[in-house]
Amino acid sequence: MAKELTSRAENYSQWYNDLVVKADLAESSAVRGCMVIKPYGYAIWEKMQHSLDKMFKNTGHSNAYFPLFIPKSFLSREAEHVEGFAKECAVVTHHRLMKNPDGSGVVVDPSAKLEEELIVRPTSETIIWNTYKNWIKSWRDLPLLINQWANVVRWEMRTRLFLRTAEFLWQEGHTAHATAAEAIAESEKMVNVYATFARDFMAVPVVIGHKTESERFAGALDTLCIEAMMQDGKALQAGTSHFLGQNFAKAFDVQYANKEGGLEYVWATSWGVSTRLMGALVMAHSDDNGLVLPPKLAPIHVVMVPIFKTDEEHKTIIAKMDALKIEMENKGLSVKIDDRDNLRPGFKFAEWELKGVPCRIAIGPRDLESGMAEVARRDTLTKESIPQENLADYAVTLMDTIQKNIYQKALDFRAQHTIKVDTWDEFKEKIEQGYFLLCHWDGTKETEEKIQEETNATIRCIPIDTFVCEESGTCVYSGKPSSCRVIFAKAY
RNA sequence: CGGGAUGUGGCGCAGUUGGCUAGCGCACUUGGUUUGGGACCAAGGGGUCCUCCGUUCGAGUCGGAGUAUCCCGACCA
Repeated sequence: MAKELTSRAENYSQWYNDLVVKADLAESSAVRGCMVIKPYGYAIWEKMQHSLDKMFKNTGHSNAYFPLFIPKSFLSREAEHVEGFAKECAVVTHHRLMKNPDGSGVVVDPSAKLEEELIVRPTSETIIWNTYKNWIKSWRDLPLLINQWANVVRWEMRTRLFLRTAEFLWQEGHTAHATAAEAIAESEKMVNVYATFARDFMAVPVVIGHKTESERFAGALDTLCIEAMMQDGKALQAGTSHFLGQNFAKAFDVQYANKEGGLEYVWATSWGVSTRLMGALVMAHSDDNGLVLPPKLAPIHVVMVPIFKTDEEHKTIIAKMDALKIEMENKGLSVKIDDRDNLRPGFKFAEWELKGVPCRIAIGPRDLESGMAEVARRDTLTKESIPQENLADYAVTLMDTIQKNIYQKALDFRAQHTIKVDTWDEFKEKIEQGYFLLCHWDGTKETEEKIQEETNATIRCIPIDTFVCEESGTCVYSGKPSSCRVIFAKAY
């Protein structure tokens, strides 16, 4: 089954879609561009949510919830913002259906037309800032640090499971601050939270950087992002953190009384990551046998497969596994015993590999004799014989080893696929092979557009810490002077 | 929204120049034998062939329109 993944897939995109479906993460729904997240996939998302949520709380944020519907007039208050989202909004125009007069099904009741149309939120800045207006009066109310877990709708032209669906799940943080410096610090803090999460939980190395003006969030003064490299060398924007200046405060008239008694507009940030992270997880680590999950996000850490011929053997092995399971669970592992009696061991091995379970333990008659167990690692596909009494401790350490190993693998891969390029010919050649290209850029929109037209590559970001980029040189396209390298890549 | 491909049991597919009761593999059900890397035998169940219109004695097959999905662009978290 797993082997079909690559043989039938003509390219990486199809391989990805196949993998998502076969590994039981998600599937297309009856609604165009939407997806059904299946229980196994959702379990991974929940793990992401819990880890992120903890990080948000640790940085002083609280959760709240705001409405799904946004009055059309709200969206138009901030000019750039509405322009950025206008083309992809779902609009509610009526609130009632009625029986079709001709007797066939139902139709929209024309008398139930809404006075003002409602927009299904593509992001919540407007409705949140309309609320903040009432929450913020004094400098004592600041900073206001709120996060919301929600679904949003963006009517995209083209969709792909997890990467770009019409409806997706995400979190969006919206904060208000007394000064620009505080807001900028907040947006930097949160992009670092995302980078830490990607590194420590997803085992995906990311580049932190600034977006160029043309890639900036609609309504932001600055957009920080994390960019991850997938196994085909393409980039995936995995999270963003925006410094919104006073744009929304002015549009929604959010002012506070400062210590001196004067009125000032507040400074804003917003930041978010979405179920797209699931896509990043799949594309960063998976191989032809299926998913490879980092232990920190795996719903199941250890799966145990019994091998037996007789009822008696079965009973003994399951008893042994039950005891092991309890021992491992006490050490914080999530353990599953696959006791299905209609499937052979080989089938189960393949199936759990497809689902990316980090560690598999098989115990059979041979092991009963010897007191050992066969332990297989998902990341390296290697097997080892381990004494049963050491299994629990071994599994605990193994989780750590695997987590580190797949991160290192991804990091090495990125290092091998990131190069400095200084000539246009080399740029055109390497960009087709799937690389992050560190290049000089003259800083103009025109050059950025021309390069995209000719090669389909975009500036993913102006990197901050990851690479040493501050050096003088000349633009790879125009030859004009430049003081810093940026990352060019093809992106999802 | 442009370009391309594809719609046939749950999944993956075949179906010839239009022809007779629409097939195959997987999955499913029952019984048996199996079980250390995707088992085997036997017997079963399951189809408005995407929709509508047309051509024809006869349409899964030909024509038209619609629709959905996927891929490639443009757009995007």
